[in-house]
Amino acid sequence: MSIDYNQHFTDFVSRFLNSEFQVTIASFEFQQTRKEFEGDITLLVFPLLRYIKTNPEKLAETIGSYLEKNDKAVVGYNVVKGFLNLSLSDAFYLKQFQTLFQQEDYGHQPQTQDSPTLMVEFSSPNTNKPLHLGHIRNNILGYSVSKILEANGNRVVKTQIINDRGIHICKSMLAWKKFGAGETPELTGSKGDQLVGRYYVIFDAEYKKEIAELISKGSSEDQAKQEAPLLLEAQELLRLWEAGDKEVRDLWETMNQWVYRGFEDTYKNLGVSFDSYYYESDTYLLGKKIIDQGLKAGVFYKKEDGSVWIDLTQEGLDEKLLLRSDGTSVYMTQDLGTALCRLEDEPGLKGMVYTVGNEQDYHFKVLFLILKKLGFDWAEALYHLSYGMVDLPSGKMKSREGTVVDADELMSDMAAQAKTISEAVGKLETLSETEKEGLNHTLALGALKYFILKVDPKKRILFDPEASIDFNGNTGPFIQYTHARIKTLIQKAAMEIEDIDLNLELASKECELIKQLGRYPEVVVLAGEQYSPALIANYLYDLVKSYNTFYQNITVLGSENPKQKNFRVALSKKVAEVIANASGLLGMEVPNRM
RNA sequence: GGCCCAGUAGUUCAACUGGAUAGAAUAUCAGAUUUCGGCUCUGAGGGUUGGGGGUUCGAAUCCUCCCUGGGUCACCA
Repeated sequence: MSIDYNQHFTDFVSRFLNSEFQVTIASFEFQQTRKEFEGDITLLVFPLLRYIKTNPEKLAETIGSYLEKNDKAVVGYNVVKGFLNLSLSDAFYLKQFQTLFQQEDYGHQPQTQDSPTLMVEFSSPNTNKPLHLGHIRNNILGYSVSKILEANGNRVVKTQIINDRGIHICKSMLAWKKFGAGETPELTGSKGDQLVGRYYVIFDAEYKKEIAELISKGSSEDQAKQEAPLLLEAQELLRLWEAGDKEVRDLWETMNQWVYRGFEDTYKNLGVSFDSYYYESDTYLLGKKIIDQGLKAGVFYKKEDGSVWIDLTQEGLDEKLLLRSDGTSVYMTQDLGTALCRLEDEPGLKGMVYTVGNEQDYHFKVLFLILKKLGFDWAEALYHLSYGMVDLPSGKMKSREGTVVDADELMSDMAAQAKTISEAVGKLETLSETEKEGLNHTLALGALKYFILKVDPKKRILFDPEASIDFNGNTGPFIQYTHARIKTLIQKAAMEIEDIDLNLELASKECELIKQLGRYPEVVVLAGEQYSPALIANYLYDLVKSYNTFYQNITVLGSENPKQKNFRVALSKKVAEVIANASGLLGMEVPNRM
């Protein structure tokens, strides 16, 4: 439970308006009173004027005086234009804090028998190249949203669909066969995904050479691109793969396994995990059943050449192909099939979140629309978690030209930077080498994750690896640092948490503190000392807000230097808990010391 | 060209989805403080919210027309 002033006052005000004006209004707009005004929370009166014909000040006055007289929680009020500012009693806040303090695992709704199952798809890589910065954004977003959904009492299945088939992997395979001299991850000591990725680059380089040669012999550019022997060979490999040729399938299987092992290392490093995997080699033929279904229902139609389409022009979209004239399926068909397949695998499935870049906005619009038209009720609960590209100052990332920021490389660079910084601070002499290394990794990832999560997913990020990531200000390490500080503070206070008696009589100063709960209705962080840890409250609060769709029920409170020692420890303890909690939802670890 | 997304202090981002004088961090500047964890604290300057018009008690937010950047319009995935 958060500080639920909303519920309390909604009941009160709604009952009053009902008896006074005979109107039924179920929800009101409350917000924290701005600092420059007297009061704790503010009721917006303007929206009520639609139901009650009067002037706003008069109505505010009426409600205010009623509340002051009849609600013990309200000790005073004032009216500014259509804003009714209410001052709340110390007792109200104290009671709220006591509930809050006693609650373990604050901000989490427990899972129950009836918890809906949701699937969150993220990462979804190709198997011909290692993960890059774009995947990092994808993974961090997807994982965090999974955690948040879980915290809201859902059962969440984290999944991905791996694009393990197609011309791209055939190119890597071909290059490995032709130019590889039998290299394996074991022999070279490199990660499998990196190794396979290198061959993809080699293919491209050799392919370009062939194109240049053909052009010099008089071919047109288009012609050269289509007729280069390497490409023809790769296409032949794909045909053999589809025909189930044993040798090709074996090589494909082997190289994909290399890649998967490499990916797992990267995921582990990033701190993400999955509950299930879907492979395109299994699903690319799915979706044909749905075609029949759609044809029968009259949602799809067949053209003379045998291709199947859906007409979405009524909805302002285009006509969309679903089945080629040769009867093979396209991307959309696969996605339809995969969606149904997942429904079979998770019978209680109530919805899905697809974490996919915004270049596919249109695709998902169409996909969801088709599923709705086919009459699936769960299609209402599909969500495309769309995110913008991650750009470099030098321009776009292009994997074939090697202008990508490799995920593994980035993480180790960041850890190296964390090392430089923490060594400069020089507070870690007592830690062992492995502890230090772990800490640097935690800091590096905290910086990276927070840096990416703090910007609106829709917006594109300009990532400057030169300037890299700041460890000061509104950053992950700053939050981690605050957590560590509070932890040592509690230690120094040398008081057993169990001894804290919250029924103590609080001085007015302490009550004043708890009042700040009203400022941050959904997140409570408290911290003592003369620094300004209330900032952290704001940071987390704002961040969590931006993921509002998925998030409820975390609360932060800021404070300054309370006098009563055990109260301070209680506050501090709760702060640390909440920071750890909220950070966890962002997939960010918080160390106990640093 | 049609459709979609973005444009907010020098910079990186907010703004509770239509609410009060658009806020934080960082950078800059001024003062104070200085073994107790980023040195800390206090303060200042910094904005025509890309531009114009509209809607209403009230607009960064909604509608409209422009401008800029990006994406997307494949029998690719």
